[in-house]
Amino acid sequence: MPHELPKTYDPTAIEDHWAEFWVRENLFAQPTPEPGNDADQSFVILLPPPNVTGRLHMGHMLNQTEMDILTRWRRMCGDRALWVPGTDHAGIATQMMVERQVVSEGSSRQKLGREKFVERVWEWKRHYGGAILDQMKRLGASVDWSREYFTMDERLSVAVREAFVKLHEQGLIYRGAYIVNWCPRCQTAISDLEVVYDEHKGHLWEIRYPVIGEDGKDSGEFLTVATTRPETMLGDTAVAIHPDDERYTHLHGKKLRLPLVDREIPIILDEWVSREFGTGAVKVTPAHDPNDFALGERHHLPSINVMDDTGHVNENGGKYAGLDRYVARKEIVQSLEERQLLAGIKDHVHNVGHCDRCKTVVEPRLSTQWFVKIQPLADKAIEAVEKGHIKFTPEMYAKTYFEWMRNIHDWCISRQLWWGHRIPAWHCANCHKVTVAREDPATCAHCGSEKITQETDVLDTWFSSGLLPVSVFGWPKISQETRADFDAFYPTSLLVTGFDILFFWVARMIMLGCWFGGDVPMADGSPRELKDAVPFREVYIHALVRDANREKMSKTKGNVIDPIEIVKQYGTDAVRFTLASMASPGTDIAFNVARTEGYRAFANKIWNAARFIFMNVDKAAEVGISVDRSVLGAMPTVGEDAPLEARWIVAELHATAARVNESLANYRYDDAANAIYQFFWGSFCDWYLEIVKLRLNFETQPVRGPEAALTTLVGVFEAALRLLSPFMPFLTEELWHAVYEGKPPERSIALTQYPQTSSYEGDSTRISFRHNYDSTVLEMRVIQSVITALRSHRKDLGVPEKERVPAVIFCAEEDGSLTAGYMVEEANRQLCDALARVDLTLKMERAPVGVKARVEVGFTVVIQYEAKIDVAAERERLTRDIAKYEKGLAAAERQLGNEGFLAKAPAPVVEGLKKQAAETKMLLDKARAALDALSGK
RNA sequence: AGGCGCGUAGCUCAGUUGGUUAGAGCGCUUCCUUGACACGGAAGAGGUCGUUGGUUCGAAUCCAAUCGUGCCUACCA
Repeated sequence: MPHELPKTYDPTAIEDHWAEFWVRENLFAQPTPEPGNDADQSFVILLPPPNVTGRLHMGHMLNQTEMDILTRWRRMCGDRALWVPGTDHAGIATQMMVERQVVSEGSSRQKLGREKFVERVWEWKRHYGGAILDQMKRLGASVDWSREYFTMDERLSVAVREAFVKLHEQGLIYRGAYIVNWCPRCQTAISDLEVVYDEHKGHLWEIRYPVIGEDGKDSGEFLTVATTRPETMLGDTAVAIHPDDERYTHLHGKKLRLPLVDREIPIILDEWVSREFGTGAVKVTPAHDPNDFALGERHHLPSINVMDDTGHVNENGGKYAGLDRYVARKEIVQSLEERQLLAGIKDHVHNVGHCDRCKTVVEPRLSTQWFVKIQPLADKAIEAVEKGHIKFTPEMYAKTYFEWMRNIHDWCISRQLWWGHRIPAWHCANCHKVTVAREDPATCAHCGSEKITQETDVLDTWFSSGLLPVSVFGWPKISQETRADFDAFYPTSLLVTGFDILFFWVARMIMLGCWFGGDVPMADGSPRELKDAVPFREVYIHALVRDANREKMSKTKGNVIDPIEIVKQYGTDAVRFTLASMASPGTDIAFNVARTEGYRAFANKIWNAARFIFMNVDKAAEVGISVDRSVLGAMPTVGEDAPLEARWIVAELHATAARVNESLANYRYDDAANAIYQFFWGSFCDWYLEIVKLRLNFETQPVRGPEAALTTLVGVFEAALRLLSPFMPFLTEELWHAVYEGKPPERSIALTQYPQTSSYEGDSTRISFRHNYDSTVLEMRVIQSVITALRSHRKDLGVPEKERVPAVIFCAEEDGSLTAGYMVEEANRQLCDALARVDLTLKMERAPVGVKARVEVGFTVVIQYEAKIDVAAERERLTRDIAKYEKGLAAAERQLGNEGFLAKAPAPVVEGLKKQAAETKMLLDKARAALDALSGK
C-alpha cells in the first residue's frame, strides 16, 4: 500500500481524529491495580483543579503541557502512569455567574430560595461546567477520564464532612467573632489571599475629638485623630495614644466625647501606636479594623458594628443608618466641618483591598465565622518539607513556602454562600449549643431538643480541593476492599502548578494531606509515617506565561492570547513545543507566535522527512525489498561495518535519548525539547538524510546496501518519533501509524517504549554507544567540517551552486594526522564530493602559498576555479582574521606563561589550551602568508 | 516596609558544581525554486555577558557595592 501524504503538514486534518481516538479508546485509563503491586512503579499526578466556570488560558496550557509531557514520558518508560482530571466547584465565582443569569431573567437568588438556587447551579454545571475539560480533551491531555472528579461529588463531599468533623473533634475548629475581609457585593467573608491591594490616592482626615473635663463637661480641649475611613468613627470605642508621647501625657486617664454620636470613650495607652504617623492619636474601631480589634481585645473595649452585610450603615449609626458607606463618609465629613471638628484633610496614598472576584472594596468587618486552628497542621506541613519528604523545583520556592507557613493565620473556612459544602453543624434553639456530626442529626447532641437547624454557611472551596489527593483515592472510606487505589496511588508523585497557586493548592494540600493521609495505615498494616502521608513527593512550580513583550496578559490590556486560537492556526503540537522549549524552571515565558511558527515548520520538516522515507519504502517495495518491521520498537543498533552515517546517526540518537531522559528527570523541558529539535532537524534531516539519499539507489546498486540503509533509516526515524511523542503527540501518532502501514504493534505510540540508551549495551557484535560514540562522532565531525569548508569556499569564489568543480584537500604533517586519516578513506571523500559537489583529491602536503584557499584547523582546501578575486575584500577579511587570531594567541600565550596557571589548573585544561594555541598559531601563520601573497601581486 | 528573582546577539531565552575560542530559536545579509520539505537548502554577519570594585592562575559563573527592572508577602490609622 503506497503512502499518500500531502506536501505540507496540516495539523487540523489529523488532530481532532486522534484526540477523539484517545478518549474513545480510553487509552489512558489506569485501572485499580491488583493488591500487592509495587507503588514505586506508579507515576501519579493530579490535575490542579481548574475552576468549573473557567475557560482554558495559556497558563492552563503550559501547566497541562508540562504534566502531559511527564505523564506520557513516564508511561512510555513503563511506569503505571495515572493523571487524574477534574474541576473545582469554585464557590464564589460559580454562584456569581449563576446569580447574574438569574437576575437577567428578572428573578433573584433570594426569590428562588436556597434549594432552588442550588439546583440552578447544578443545572448550569451540567450544561457548561465541562468546557475546560473538553478543551483538555481536544489538546490531547493523556488523562484517565474514567476517574474524573468534581469537588462537589458525593464521594468527595463525604471526605469534606469527615475532615470537618474530625478537625472539630480534635479541637481544631472553632467558631467566633473576628475581623474578616468582607465583600459587600458578594456578601461573604473572603480569604486574605482573595484580597488584592491597589494603591489608591485617598485622604487623611484629621478630626478633633473633644476632651471631657473633671466635671464631666467638655473642657474645651481637643484630641485630634487621623483616619482614612472617617465613617467608621460611628463605631469608635476609644482613642489610643502612645504612653510615652509627651504631647499627650496630660490626657492620660481622660475621656473623649465622640462627635456626632455623643458617646464617651476612653483614651487608652498602647505602644503599638506610632507617634510619627498622623497626629499620634488613633481612633479605635474594634469592629472594623484588624489592628483596632487587637487593641480592643487588649484593653477590653466593646465592639460596635456600624455596617451591615451590604456596606450600608446599620442601626448603630444613628442618623446615618441606611446610607451607603461612601455616602455616609461624605455626610460625616460635612457634619464635622459644620461643627468645626475637622482639623484638616491631607492627601494620602494608601493601599485599598479589593475583592479578587468582583473588585469591590473590601470592608474589614467583625462577624461570626468558622476557623481552623492552623498551627498544628502548619507544623506538620513545615516538617514534611524540612525533612525532604516533599521536594520543590525550583528550590527557591521552598523558602517562600516556609515564609508563608511560618507566619500563617488561622484559616477562616466559612463562606456566606449557598453553593458549596454546607457546614455540618446544627444550632440548637433550646440550649444554643452546636452539634457537629457525620450524619445529619435529628436532635441536639447536648439537650436532645429537636429544635435544631443546620448552619447556613458553606465551606471555603479550598477546604475541599485541599483534600483532593486523599479523597480522590477513596479517603475516608478506606477498607480492606477499597484500599487498592490508595495503596497504589498515594502519595501522588508530583504536583505541577504556577507560583501564584503556592499558597492555595500547594500549602493546603500539604497541610490537609499530611494531617489526614497519616490516618490511613500502610498496605502492610504498619502505621503511616509522615514521609508517606504527604499528598505528593514533589512540587514543580512553573512561571507565568506573558505576551511577546513580556507584559502580563490581562483582559483590560487586551493582550490575552487564547491558546485555542493559536492551536487552530499552528497546531497543538507546535504550541506545546513552544511552551516546552521555553519552560526553563523559574523563568516567565514570553509567548511569541514567531516561535510557534518556527515549531510548526519543525512539524512540517518531520512530516516531509516522513514523506521522503515512505517514498523510498514504496520504491523499495516495487523492487521486492521490504523493511523488516520486527526490529522496530526498540533502540536501533548497527554493526561496526555499517557506513559512517549509519553509525553516526544511531550514536546521535542514543546521545539524544540519554539527554532527553536526563533533562525530563530534572524538569528541563527546554533542554529536552531543544535536544530533540537539534537531533531531528540538525542531525537527522540536514546530514543523515542527505547522505542516505546516496545509498538508496535501488535500481543501480546491489541490493544489500540500500536495504540496510533503509532499515536503519526507518528504524532511527521510528525511534525518533517515540522520542518526540510526549512533546508532539499528534504528529508522531499519525506518522507512527503510517510507518506500520495500518498494522501497528500497539493501539498508540503512547503505549510503546520510550527510547533508552541502556538497551544498547551488552551486545558485543554491535557497536556500543558509550564506547564508540566519540570516535564515530569525531569522524563525522571532520567530514562535516571538510564539507562546510568546501561549500564556504565555493561561495567565496562565486562558483555557481550546481556546478561540479575539482578541489584539493591538503593535509600536511604539521596539521596532524586526524583529518588525513579520515580523508584517506575513499568512502569519506565520496561523501564530500557528493555533499559539496566537488571532485576531491587528497594531498599529504602543505598548500601552495599564493593560491586562494580555505584554511581550517587540520586541513586546507583549494577549489580549482577561475574566479575574479575581489582583492580588497579578501585583504579586509584576512586582516580581520589575523587580528582575531593574534588576540586569541596572545591571550592563550599569556595564560600559558603564567606559572600559577600551569601549577594549579587541571592537566586537561592546560593541554587543551596548548593545543588551541598551536592551532591558532597555525591559522595565523597561514593567514599572514596569504595576505603577503595577496600584497605581492 | 520586608523577602525573592532578573539584567548575556536586534528580539525571546539557555549557559548544572568557576576552566580551552559564550550557545539556541526567531529576525537580518547573500546565494539557490536541485525529485522530502520555500513552513525549504547553503553560506554568513551579529555579544567588552548592566556598571564598578574584589577573591582567584583563571569570573557570564563566587563576593561586595551600585544602577535598572519584575514579582511576592505585609498593610501603621
